[in-house]
Amino acid sequence: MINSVSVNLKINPNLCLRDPQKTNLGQKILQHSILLIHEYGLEQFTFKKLAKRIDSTEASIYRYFENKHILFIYLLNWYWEWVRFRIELQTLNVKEPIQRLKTAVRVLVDATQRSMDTAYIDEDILHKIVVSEGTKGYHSISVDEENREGFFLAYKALCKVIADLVLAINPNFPYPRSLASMLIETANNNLYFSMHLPRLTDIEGNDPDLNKKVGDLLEFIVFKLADQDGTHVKDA
Amino acid sequence: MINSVSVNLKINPNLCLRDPQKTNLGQKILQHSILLIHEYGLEQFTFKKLAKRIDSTEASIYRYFENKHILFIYLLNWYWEWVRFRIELQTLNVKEPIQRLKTAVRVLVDATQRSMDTAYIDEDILHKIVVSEGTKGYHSISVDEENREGFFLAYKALCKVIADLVLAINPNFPYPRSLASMLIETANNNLYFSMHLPRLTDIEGNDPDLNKKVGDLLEFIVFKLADQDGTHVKDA
DNA sequence: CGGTTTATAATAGTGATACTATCATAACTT
DNA sequence: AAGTTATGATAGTATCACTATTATAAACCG
Repeated sequence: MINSVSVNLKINPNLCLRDPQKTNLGQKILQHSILLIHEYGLEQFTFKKLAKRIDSTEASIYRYFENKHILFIYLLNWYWEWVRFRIELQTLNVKEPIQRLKTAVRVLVDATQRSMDTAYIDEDILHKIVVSEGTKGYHSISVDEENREGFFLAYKALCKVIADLVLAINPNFPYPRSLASMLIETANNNLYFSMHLPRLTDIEGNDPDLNKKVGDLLEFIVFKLADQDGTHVKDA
Repeated sequence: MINSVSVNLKINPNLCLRDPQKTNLGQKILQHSILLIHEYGLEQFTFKKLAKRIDSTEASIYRYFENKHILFIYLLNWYWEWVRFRIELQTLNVKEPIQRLKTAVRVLVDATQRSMDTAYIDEDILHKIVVSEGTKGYHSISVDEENREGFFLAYKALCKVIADLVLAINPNFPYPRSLASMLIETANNNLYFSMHLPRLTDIEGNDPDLNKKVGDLLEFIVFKLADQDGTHVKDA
């Protein structure tokens, strides 16, 4: 069994002025920006606070990232690439399309399975900030421009992987991409709602199996929608 | 046929320091905050710009709303109440549960049907800012506190209305609230994605029938998931 | 090894933002 | 007519988002 693989995720180089994965300061920026965004929320998180936390200066951080919005999109890309990597890793030896899709859906809600060797990224906390604030990355007045620069390629690639898994079990499914993005967003929303706005979901926030329950929900959705004849329900 | 009804929507009074619907300045704040958020985006929108636009002062606006985040939540509440009002109005004389749910789902994507007499609210633009930035209202570090103050009651009420319509066609459906919130979010996301991140949806952004197409998607989702025997597909 | 890029730190500064406070005046109330 | 309340005018503060400059330390190169 593979526990951990040392692979650096490729992030769109336009997202940073200098590659943060390659230097000590850069890694500290990534590591502590995740922790501080989790701690303060994206709005209250500032480069000044980050500089103070890592014993550096605002000016030094600005040499890596244009501003906090771009840094945040960088983190989102890291997350999307990481999810896609894990889906591909875990479906590698699975032949059965239904089982492949099930595996993918489980990866969407579970950030606990360590599969990478990046000591400076806490995937669990990163997952939490994606759940709580992820949508802010692509809901901005500058989406179109940022999209042109390829800032959301990783999201689209992840979406395509899931859409293709759906098409593998039902080539005639009319909405593969909408279903894929809906699964991703629904995973995050139900995790978030269960913790903060419980009347917007049927998942219980204090359930120790929270992630599994949201996974069950996603499985229910994807197979009820995409399955041609409903045989999936019977198999384990 | 009812074209327009004069009803003031009830918004949680904790959201404002002074009721903006009751005064001329308040109405101008509501009217032009919608236009300016649409124009600049929520991040770039400031009370200073708003004050300048309506020929008033920052201090005066602060007498109505604590800050722009609360003002934004006020607008979201207005939107949610307005959608719920329209669902209830339009399903009033519809008996058939399947038809009732279809009607509700159509309301979620269509802001063009004028049904209220509030000259100072441009529902169409309000709908656009909800689609582009709505999630920011409830994704913040202070959700829990704001939730305790009832800032999201209107969203929950809307969610309940839809969940109940789902239960009316299938009392055994296991995820009524998750489905309801998913429909609302999926409506907004697919409208947004089709315009800005087209690879995340199957809906074409330049389609003149964009809203109808997203409505079709929602109908497909809700009936495939909730319907017990699949009879819905045959009827018009 | 010495010299030269290159990265970081230290510091300062600018304009905008998000407020808060005070006072004057206009408008509505009784 | 007097008193209450809403608004306008103005000023001020702390923080934010960024830019610029110079000094120093580290890495890299012939």
